[in-house]
Amino acid sequence: MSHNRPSRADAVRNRRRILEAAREQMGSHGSAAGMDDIAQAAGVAVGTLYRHFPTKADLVSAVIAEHVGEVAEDAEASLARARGGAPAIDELAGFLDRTTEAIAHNQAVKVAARSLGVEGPAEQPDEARASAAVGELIRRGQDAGTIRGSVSVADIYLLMATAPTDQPAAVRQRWLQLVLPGIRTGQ
Amino acid sequence: MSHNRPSRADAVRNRRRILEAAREQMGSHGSAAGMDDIAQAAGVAVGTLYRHFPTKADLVSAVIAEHVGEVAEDAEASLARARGGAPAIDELAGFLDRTTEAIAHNQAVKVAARSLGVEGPAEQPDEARASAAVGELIRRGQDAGTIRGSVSVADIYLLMATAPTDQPAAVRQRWLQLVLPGIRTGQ
Amino acid sequence: MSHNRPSRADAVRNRRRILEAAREQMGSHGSAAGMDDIAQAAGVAVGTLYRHFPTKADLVSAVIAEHVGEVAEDAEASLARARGGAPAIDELAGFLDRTTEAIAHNQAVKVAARSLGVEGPAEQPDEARASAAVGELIRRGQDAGTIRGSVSVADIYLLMATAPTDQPAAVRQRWLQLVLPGIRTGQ
Amino acid sequence: MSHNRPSRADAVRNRRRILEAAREQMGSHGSAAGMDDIAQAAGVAVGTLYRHFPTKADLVSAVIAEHVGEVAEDAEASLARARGGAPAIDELAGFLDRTTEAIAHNQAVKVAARSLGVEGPAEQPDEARASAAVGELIRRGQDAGTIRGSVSVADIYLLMATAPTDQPAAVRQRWLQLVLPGIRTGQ
DNA sequence: CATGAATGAGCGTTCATTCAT
DNA sequence: AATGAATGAACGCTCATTCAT
Repeated sequence: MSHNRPSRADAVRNRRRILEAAREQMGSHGSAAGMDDIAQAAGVAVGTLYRHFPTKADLVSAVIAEHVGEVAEDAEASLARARGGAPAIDELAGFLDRTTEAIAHNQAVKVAARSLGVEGPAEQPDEARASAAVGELIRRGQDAGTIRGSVSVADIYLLMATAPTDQPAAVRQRWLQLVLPGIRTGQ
Repeated sequence: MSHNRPSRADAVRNRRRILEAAREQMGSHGSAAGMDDIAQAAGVAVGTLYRHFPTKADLVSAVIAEHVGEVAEDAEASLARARGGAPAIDELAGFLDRTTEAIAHNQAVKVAARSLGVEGPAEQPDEARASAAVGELIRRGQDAGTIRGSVSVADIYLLMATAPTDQPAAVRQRWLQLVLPGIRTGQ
Repeated sequence: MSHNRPSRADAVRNRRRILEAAREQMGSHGSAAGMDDIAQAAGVAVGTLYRHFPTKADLVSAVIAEHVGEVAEDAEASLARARGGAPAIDELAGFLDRTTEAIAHNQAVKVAARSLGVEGPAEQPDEARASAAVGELIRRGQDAGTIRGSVSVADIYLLMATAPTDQPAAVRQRWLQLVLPGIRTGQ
Repeated sequence: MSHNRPSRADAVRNRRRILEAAREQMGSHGSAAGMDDIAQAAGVAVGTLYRHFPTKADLVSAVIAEHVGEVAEDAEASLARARGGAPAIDELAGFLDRTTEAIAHNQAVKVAARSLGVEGPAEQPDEARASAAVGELIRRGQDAGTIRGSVSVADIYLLMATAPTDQPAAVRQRWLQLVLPGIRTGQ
């Protein structure tokens, strides 16, 4: 009796394949991606998709949740570097830059980013992780005098949600330059 | 023959009614507004709608164009005040504020705002007007030393396109505060 | 300007074809008949079907309404004969017999028959006609002493709704014999 | 090997639980009850359900069979009372009344009642029991002169199958009054 | 023998677009 | 030029049944 249940391995793999396919399809068509198309891309029948995600909304939520997880990881890595001595403002800017770029390459992440900070208090563990990391990053920058005292976690989420992710890279970079002065102190 | 064939005037009036209806419907439902619904709201048949706008995309473009006209007017009014002595940076900020609020109350304007500066050089006269006015506003602020030298018309369009217009008023205001330091000089 | 609108003739014919097809399909499969199948049987696309009947329930209602119309006509013809001197009880029995047979050959009529007397007061004109005719038939029989005083229109509807219409003809006839003593006087 | 292979007893118990769940589910939702729902209510997996009943039709039949058993018991109890001196016609009417009421409270019984007398000769032992009891009840009433000579067991089944069981209690009672004269003698 | 994941045809419905009148 | 009926692909979702474990 070393494992929970028999035959669950396949189901788990299918779930993964569905999520992967959903990420891919939603990456290109946003949440307009069709359930049948996602199922086909995943190599399963629609019924299987619906067994794993009873509703399209559920599938979208799951895809979002995954991306939020990745955002959280990036935030934590940034924080780790800041703790290690890197300037917090640089880490925060880098985090914003990377997240923005990620969204630019995957429509689904955008929806994910837009969902941050919207729900009630920390409904998702991953969001809580991201918030904690970003929060400490901000505090560190404020302590070092490089981040404005008025800046909050919600502000960062707001910027992530409004990044011009469907514009060319040059535009995205310019946007970042335009927006950073609102975060950092000086000049 | 006694029966009236629709005059050019009728056609023109129909075009107007359709655009009005489209603005209204898209104002509330975004571009998800149905063609039939728009036609009905305009008091014409779908066929008539399609005669004036062969494709839904065409109708959306037309609605956008109209809003661009309004943006141009606001920009020109702001410029007029600046010419009259008002601080250019204040006028620019006010312009951004008002445009953002307008978008918040009308989904269609958002699409309009996002289309600015995207096309080839000045395809639309109204966009040219807006660009001219905003451009002079910026120059005046730069001359007065209140607007950063790096700021361009495209930057303003970029901010307009990325404003968090589906968020509550408080969030929209906070966003403006967050973004203004990237435009104005000092602190 | 001799007619209301142009091109309406085709639409009317389509409506008829759809109703006919619906009667046929529902005749064999009851209200489980699929919308696509009905459309195909009618020689139109689904969209056309939905233009005429926005909901499956609407189509079913329309089919029912038609059958109720036929029931009303039979009832009125029976009444006419009774007025002309035929024994009311015989006419009532014949009416029940014919209606029952009609149902036996068309599942849809059954649903129709079951809907009689269920709704609020005379929602449908045809039902009102049927009720009036059956009512007078009963009264005449009661006056002639051949129909029990306790019998009401609702009783007739109840019998129509409970006839064993999915049974062979012999069974249906036996059922009628079984049920008639509750209506007629004597023995 | 130490792990238990399911005994015959387990299989029997599963069959019972499935039937119980099916009765319950079909009682409320008729034969529209879903196989998955029934399985879940029974605490088994669908596969198990299908092992016991290879087809939904088989399960429905089994549920029906059970209810036939109950009908048989009621019929036999009625007969016992008639043998003990109670008027056969009253017992027959009571039997009809009770059966009808049972159907009204359980959709599944209806299908059961409708299946009576339809199959080949006495396919089910329970149906044979019911038929024997009802048959003797009728004969006793006929001997006593209270039940019409033409009445047969099939007639009783026919009435049971056609009772207005989805109507309010008052309607069901009226129907019984309407139908009894066809069974009993005298006015 | 039990499990429950997988299948896939089918359902009712929507909507941008076409075209006969 | 206007009408509005017709088209049909597409959508999200259900459910009886099969089959690998």
